[in-house]
Amino acid sequence: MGRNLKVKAARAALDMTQKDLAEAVGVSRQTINAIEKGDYNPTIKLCTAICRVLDKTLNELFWEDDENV
Amino acid sequence: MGRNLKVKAARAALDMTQKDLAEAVGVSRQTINAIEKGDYNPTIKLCTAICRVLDKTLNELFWEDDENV
DNA sequence: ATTAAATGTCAAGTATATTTTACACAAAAT
DNA sequence: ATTTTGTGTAAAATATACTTGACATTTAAT
Repeated sequence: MGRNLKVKAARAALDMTQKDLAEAVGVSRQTINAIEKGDYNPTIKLCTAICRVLDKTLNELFWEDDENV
Repeated sequence: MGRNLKVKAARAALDMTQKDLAEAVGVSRQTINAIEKGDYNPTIKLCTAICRVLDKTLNELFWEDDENV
């Protein structure tokens, strides 16, 4: 898994810090950092919460057309 | 969380059993059953794997426009 | 040059996703 | 009638998402 630049970009577009996003979705700042860093696997509930805050959809932030295969 | 009828329908459209889908994505049948039953919260990796097998996207199977708010 | 804010990372703990084994029930097949 | 296949569900164990607290580094501000 590579870094999730889409989340980072969407967050930046709203001028939110990792801490801001973390508080908005109710997780720790480290969790947001880990998601953007990309080396892990959040739950769909958290992904959906992030999407709602950042005004994006799951496909926009968490779908990759070319994952492998 | 309500039941996920979208996964159930997409699976039925391909004439796959819960067991078939479970094996295709590499989890237990109970996990698929629990997802369709809806009372829980899979990881995005598993959701993505299910989407790939069922030839759907995250938005199609796991996004709900009207969750709450 | 210093301070503060934002980010990256780590280790130990807690919460929960997922497995395994097992059993009950419904529907379809024989 | 009875066997088989698909589904719903539960309890105990394991894997892993997520937290907490802490520290280092970067970036922007003063």
